[in-house]
Amino acid sequence: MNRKRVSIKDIAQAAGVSHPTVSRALRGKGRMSDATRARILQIAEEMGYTPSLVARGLVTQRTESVGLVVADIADPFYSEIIKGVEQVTQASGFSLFLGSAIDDADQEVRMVRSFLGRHVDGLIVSSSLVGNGYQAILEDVGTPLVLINTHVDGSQFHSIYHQDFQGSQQMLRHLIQQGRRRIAYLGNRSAGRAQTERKRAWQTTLEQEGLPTDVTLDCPNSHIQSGFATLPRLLEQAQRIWGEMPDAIVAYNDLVAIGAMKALQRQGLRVPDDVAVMGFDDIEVAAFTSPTLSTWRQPRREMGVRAAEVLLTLLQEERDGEEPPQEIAFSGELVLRESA
Amino acid sequence: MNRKRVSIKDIAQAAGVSHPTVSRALRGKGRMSDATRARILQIAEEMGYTPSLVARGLVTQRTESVGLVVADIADPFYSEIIKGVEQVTQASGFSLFLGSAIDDADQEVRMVRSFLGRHVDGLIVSSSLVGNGYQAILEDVGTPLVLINTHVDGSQFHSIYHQDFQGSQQMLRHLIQQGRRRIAYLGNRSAGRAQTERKRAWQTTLEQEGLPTDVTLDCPNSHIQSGFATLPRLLEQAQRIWGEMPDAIVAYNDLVAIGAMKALQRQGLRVPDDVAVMGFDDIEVAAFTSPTLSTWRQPRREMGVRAAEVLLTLLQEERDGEEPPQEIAFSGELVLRESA
DNA sequence: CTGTTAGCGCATTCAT
DNA sequence: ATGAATGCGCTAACAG
Repeated sequence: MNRKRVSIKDIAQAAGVSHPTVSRALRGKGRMSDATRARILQIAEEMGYTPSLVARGLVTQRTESVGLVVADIADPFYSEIIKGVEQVTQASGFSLFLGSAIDDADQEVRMVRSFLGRHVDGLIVSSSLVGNGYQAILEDVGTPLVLINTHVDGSQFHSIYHQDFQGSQQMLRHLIQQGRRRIAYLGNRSAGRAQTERKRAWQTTLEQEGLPTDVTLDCPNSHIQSGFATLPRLLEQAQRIWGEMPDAIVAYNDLVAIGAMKALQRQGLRVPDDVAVMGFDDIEVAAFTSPTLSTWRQPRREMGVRAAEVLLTLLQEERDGEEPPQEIAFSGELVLRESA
Repeated sequence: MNRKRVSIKDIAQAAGVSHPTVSRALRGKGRMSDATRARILQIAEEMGYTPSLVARGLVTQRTESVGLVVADIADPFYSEIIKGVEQVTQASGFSLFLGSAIDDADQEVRMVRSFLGRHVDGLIVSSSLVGNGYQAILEDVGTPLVLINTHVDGSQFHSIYHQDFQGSQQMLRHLIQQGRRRIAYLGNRSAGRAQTERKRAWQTTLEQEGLPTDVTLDCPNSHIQSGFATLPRLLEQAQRIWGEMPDAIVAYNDLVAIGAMKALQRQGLRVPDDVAVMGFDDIEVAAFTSPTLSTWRQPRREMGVRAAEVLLTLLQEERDGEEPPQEIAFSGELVLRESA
C-alpha cells in the first residue's frame, strides 16, 4: 500500500498540459477550452485525484479549518455546543479540530497554540479560563477568536454568552413566589463565568428579599456523582446554621441537580414537597427524571451555531478594517416541571 | 493585525546563520556548537516563533493528525469514545479532526475523504455504515484505519468492538432467572451492528428457552424521547399478540430505556414490580434514575483509548510489512440496580 | 487560452 | 559544524 498520491503534475503529464492548467481546470478559474477542461477533469477522476489541502494551505495561507476548545467533551452542555459548531463548519467545507482542556488554563493555551501551529483560520474557545489573555497570543498572527460563555472585562474578542444572571434570578423569583424561604445553593467550584453569575444571582436576589444566603457549597465539578456526594454536606451545613433543612436547592446545573435530587430521596426527603430542586441547562434527561426536573433552558446548540457563524463571517470579511468586537447575548426560558 | 508569522528564515537572518541551521537547532538534530544553538533558541523565543505544521507536513508527508468520525457527538456513548481518543492523541502531540455523520453513509464517506485531503496520518471511524467499503477508498493512499463497533465480514481493517451478543445474552439470562417470561425488545432502527447483535441475542436466547419473541419494535433513533414515544406502541403490540403486558423490556440502550421507563410509569405500571427494564451502556445517569437502571456496562472510554493506541502504534511501525488486521474484543459487565 | 517562473515554510540531501 | 541547493504540491503572478 502507501502508493504515491496523484498530484496535479501527474495529471498534467497524462493530459499533456502544464500543471497550472490542471490547477485552473480543477478549480474552474480562468477561461479555457471546454474540451481540455473536460479531458483534464476526466483524467483526474480516473486517476483518483484528491487535492492536497496541506499544499494548498501553505500557499494560500488559509486552511479552511477551525479549532474548537471546550472544557469537557462528555458534558452534555458542551456536546451540543460542539454539535452546533460542527454543523456549521461542515456545511461550509471547513474541517474542525477539537480539543479539551478540563479546568486547566495551561492546557487550554497549549491547545490553542497547537491549533495556531496548524494554521487554523479561526478559533472558538468555550468557557475560557484565559479570556483576554489571548490578546497577547493572537495579535502576532491575527487569527480571529470567538469566545463562548467567557467573562471578559472589556472584551477584545467577539463573544457569545448566555445571560446566566437573569436566568438564575428568574428561577429564584419563582421559588420565592412559591413560598420557599430557605434556599441553598449547590455550586461548582471548577466552572468560571457560569458559576460566578449564577451564584451572584442567587445571592443578590435572596438579599433583596431579606432571605438568608449563608448555606452554600461547591461541588468539585459538575458530574452527577458530585452533586450526589456533596449534597449531604450541604444539608449538614443547613442543619448547623439554620437548625433545619432547606426548603429549596438551586443547583449549578442539571447534572448536579439530578445527583442532589437522588441524594435527597435517599435521605427520605420528598421532592418537591419537602425540598424543591432546580437545575440549569435543560439537558435532554431533565424531562425524564423522577420527579421531572424544573430548570432553565439554555439554547446550547444555537449558541454553538452562532459562534461558528460569527467566526465564518469574520473570515469572509478579510479584515475589512477592525470591527469592534461584538457581544451576542442569548436568553433562555424557565422550564417548570415537577421538581419545583 | 495579521502580521506576518515569523519563519525560520527570519530567525536565521536575525541570528546571522542559514535557515537549515535554525531548523536543526530547533529540533535538536545533528550536533552543533552549544553557543549558536542557545543563541538561536533564544532568538526564536524572543521573536515568538511557532513552527508551521502545514509546511512541515508538506515536506515530511506526516501531519501528526488523526481524523475521527462518529455518528452523533451528543450521544453519551460517542462522547466517551471521543474523549478516549482525544486523550491519547493529545498526549502524543497529535491533533484531532472530528466529524459526525448521523446515519448517513454518504456523509460518512465525504467526511473521510475530506480528512484524507487534509493528509491525516490515520483514521478512526465508529459505527461505520461503510466498513470494508473503505478498502477501495484507502488503498491508493495507504492511510491506516481503525474501526470501532462496526461489523465486517473478514475485516480488512483493525477493529475494536464490544461483545454485544454476549452482554445482551447475559442480561436476558438474568431476566429469565428472575422469572420473567414475556420479554419484549425495544430497539433502534438506525443503529448498525449494535442493534443487530443485541436483538439477535434477545431472539436466540428466548428461543432456546421456548419463550415468545414476537413482541418487538424499533425506535427511529436512540434518544430518550424516542423510547418514551415508542413504548406505548410496544405495549399495544403485546396486548394484541399476547393479550397481556410484557413483564420485562430490554431496550437498545440506556437512553431508550430511560424513556421507556418514564412512559411505563406514566401508564401507571410499576418498575420493576410490574415490568422490569434493562438498558445497555451504563451511561452516568443510569445510576440516578428512579428506579436506578439495571444495565450492561460497556467500557466506552477505554474503547476510544484503545482505538487510538492501536492507530498510533500502526503509525509508529512505519509499514513494517502488513500485519494482518486484528480484532480487539471488549467485554463488559452486568450492572444490576433496581429496575431489573 | 495556456505555459513559464516563482514561492509558500520547512526538512533533507550534499558539500564544505 | 554549518551553508547551498532542492523539492514537498499547490496557487499566483506574468508572459506569450
